[in-house]
Amino acid sequence: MQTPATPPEPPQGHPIDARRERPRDTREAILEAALDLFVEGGYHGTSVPQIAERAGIAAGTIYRHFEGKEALVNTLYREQKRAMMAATLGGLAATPGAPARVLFRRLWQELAGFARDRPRAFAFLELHHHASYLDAASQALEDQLTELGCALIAPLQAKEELKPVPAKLLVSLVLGALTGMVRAAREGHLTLDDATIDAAERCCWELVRG
Amino acid sequence: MQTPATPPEPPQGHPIDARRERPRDTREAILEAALDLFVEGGYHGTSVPQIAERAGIAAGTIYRHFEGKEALVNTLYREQKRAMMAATLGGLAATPGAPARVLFRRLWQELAGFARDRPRAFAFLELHHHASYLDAASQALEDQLTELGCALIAPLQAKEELKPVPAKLLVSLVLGALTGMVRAAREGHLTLDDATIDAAERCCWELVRG
Amino acid sequence: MQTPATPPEPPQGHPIDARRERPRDTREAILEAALDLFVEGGYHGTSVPQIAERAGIAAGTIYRHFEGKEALVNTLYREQKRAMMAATLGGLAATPGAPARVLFRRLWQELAGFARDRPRAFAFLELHHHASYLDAASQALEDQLTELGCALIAPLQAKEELKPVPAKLLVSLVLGALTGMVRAAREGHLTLDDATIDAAERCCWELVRG
Amino acid sequence: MQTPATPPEPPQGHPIDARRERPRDTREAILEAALDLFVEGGYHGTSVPQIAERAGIAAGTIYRHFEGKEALVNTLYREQKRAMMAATLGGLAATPGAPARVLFRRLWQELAGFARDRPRAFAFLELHHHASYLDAASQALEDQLTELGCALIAPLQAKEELKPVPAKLLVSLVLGALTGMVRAAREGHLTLDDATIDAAERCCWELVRG
DNA sequence: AATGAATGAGCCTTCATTCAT
DNA sequence: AATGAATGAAGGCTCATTCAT
Repeated sequence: MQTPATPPEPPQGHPIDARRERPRDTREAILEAALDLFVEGGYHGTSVPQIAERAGIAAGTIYRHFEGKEALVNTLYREQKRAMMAATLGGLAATPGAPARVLFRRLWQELAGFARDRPRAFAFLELHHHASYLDAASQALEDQLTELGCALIAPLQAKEELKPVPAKLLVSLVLGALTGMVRAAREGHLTLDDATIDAAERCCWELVRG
Repeated sequence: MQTPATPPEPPQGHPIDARRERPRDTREAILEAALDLFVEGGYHGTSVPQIAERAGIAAGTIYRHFEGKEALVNTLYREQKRAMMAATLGGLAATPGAPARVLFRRLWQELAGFARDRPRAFAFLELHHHASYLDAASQALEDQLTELGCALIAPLQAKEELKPVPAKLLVSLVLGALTGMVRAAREGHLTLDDATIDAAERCCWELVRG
Repeated sequence: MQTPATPPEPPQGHPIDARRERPRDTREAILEAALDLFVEGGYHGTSVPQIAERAGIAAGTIYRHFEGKEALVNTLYREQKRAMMAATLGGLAATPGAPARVLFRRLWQELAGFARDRPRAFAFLELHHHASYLDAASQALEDQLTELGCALIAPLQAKEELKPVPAKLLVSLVLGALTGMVRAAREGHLTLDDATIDAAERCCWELVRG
Repeated sequence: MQTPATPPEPPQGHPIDARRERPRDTREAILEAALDLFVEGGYHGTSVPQIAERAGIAAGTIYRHFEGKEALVNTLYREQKRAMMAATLGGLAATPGAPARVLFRRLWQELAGFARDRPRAFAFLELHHHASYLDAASQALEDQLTELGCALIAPLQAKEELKPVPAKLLVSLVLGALTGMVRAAREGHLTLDDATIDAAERCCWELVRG
């Protein structure tokens, strides 16, 4: 029933053509290693040499691909954030003008699917939310998901399909609930399977329904 | 309508007797400064000299009060976690055997009140959840809130006052929603006033009601 | 056969009269603790707080009795050096104009006795020989033993009772041999009993005899 | 008459091929500087930045070549100890089954020659004997010289070529005498020339001869 | 492009010393 | 005299970054 629109990590897809294979791989390996380590130890708790070691390259090499550590997190942040937004929007685009119930379900499924399939990406985005080392470009993406939610909600509230509370509050509650579920799964208290995701979705629908 | 059982930070309560005022104040100043800075920059992003400067003391002084930086975060974590638990339990103790609706409201109000009155404490606990530098004693406190929630839920589910989904899922969703609201307030998207807390509470009651 | 002119450590002898007991005891306790610790860890490897702790007093108290750490080592050095010189000279004074064989034996017994009875003092003096933190007054005492030896030797060489090699060489060899024996005992390779001291004395007599 | 089997310090021997010259030189420069400074100020009295400055490198660089300060002393200790043992054994290997007189002379000459040619190495080994920061591997080498001496002595005592006193005592006395001579030379009381070494050797032969 | 030795600023911590009590 | 909290200068070590190869 799930639509695993988001492929499991790492989606790097071995290039069939070996053209410029090394550079691409190196860059990817760095981002991959950084994702792991930033999730485990945070930005300040992860050193560039550590990233290099995990990526299987020399420390200096990182500076051929990124201007520095800060540029690296920002690149990672933007890539992952865009991936999450793409997954979400992909789900929505398929159903313009659908009723709230359907829209909500779709959104929930997409986001939960993303969290299940790319848990490190989800954790990374959550952990680095509003961090001081994110630059302007990254910050511009920060609340995009909330804003998307708000934009979707307004017309549905007008139609009384959703509760008449401030849109931002509704979105915060729902995204917060989703995050709570994912975190519980990450810590081993839940399994993020279809049954759980579905049950959670039904609960949260009650939260928002008009 | 709110019961601000939790006093605004810092609740240090000037000692009536000025005897040995310095040591207590110094320790408190360190914890205070550390709370601020750990919330702003995280554990690894905050240096001991920074904490000392903010506390208005010399760097070496911190080591007269704490064994090291790690002992400092752990002390802070435990103190704040206990304060939050105390606030929560205090609210519950007043109403043994109350119906789910009342219990839920109480719990929500207490937690939201704590988050509103001591935003840094709430943010600190959220940020340092399951961090690698927390020791065994701190980790023992980590999921106490979730466990408390689960313990409360089971009997109420049996009475069909709450939805028949796994207790841990229900708790994760609700605590997640609360956290989402608080975070949105922290980022300026909402104001954490009584009206907002109340509206959110009514929404989330729908989430859990049977 | 041994003349234990030097009492075993610590010779502090609980004073029967309690007159000014504390100050004297405190000073003595500091010197005692410092002797232990300097032998174990060296000057730079021993901290003032460590000394205070071992002496059972507060760190600040040390500065009421000594100007600083350096003054403390120097005081200790001079006291112990004088004690060793006193023991040595005491032995010699009893026999003016004795034959070389007797003189040598006396000297050896006294020094070995001192090393056996006050091993920490001997080790301390050996370890801190010509150290950079010893001041002029201490350095003035440094080679006093060697000089004493040289002064004794010259007339005996003239009488052909001792080997006609440079006095300083002879003294260095003998004192070095003694030190070698004591060190071996300290490390558990020997026992510094009368038999060993005696046997060593006879060997070293051959070294010096004319 | 002396066999300067041990080359004067530093024996690093400019590499004929300049390939990768830097790393080797850096490591050597660190060891060289550390040898100097440890002899002058002891282990705890010498700081890593001091070593770096004397070696003409940045402080951080030391950690690319050694795990830490302790690893550095241990490496130094082992290298120098092995060098001394090699010099000693080299002298002995040339004369299997020689009479005691010859063996003794050879041993003495080799050790005195080492002390004369590499005074800092000799002083370093003497100063760091049985220090608490030496690890198990270093400690295993500590008493090797004494043990070698004991092994040589036993058969010669059986043939009554040496005095019938405990082997360890005899060795301690002789090595101690040698050390005494070297120390006197270091302090300017003697010159460590062939005449002095020879005279001392003849004296000490009397000490050991049967 | 990649390497990895080198750098030097900065981090956590300890220490000798001072001083109000 | 004694205390012990406070200080701030180092100390050992790590890290982001550079650059010659």
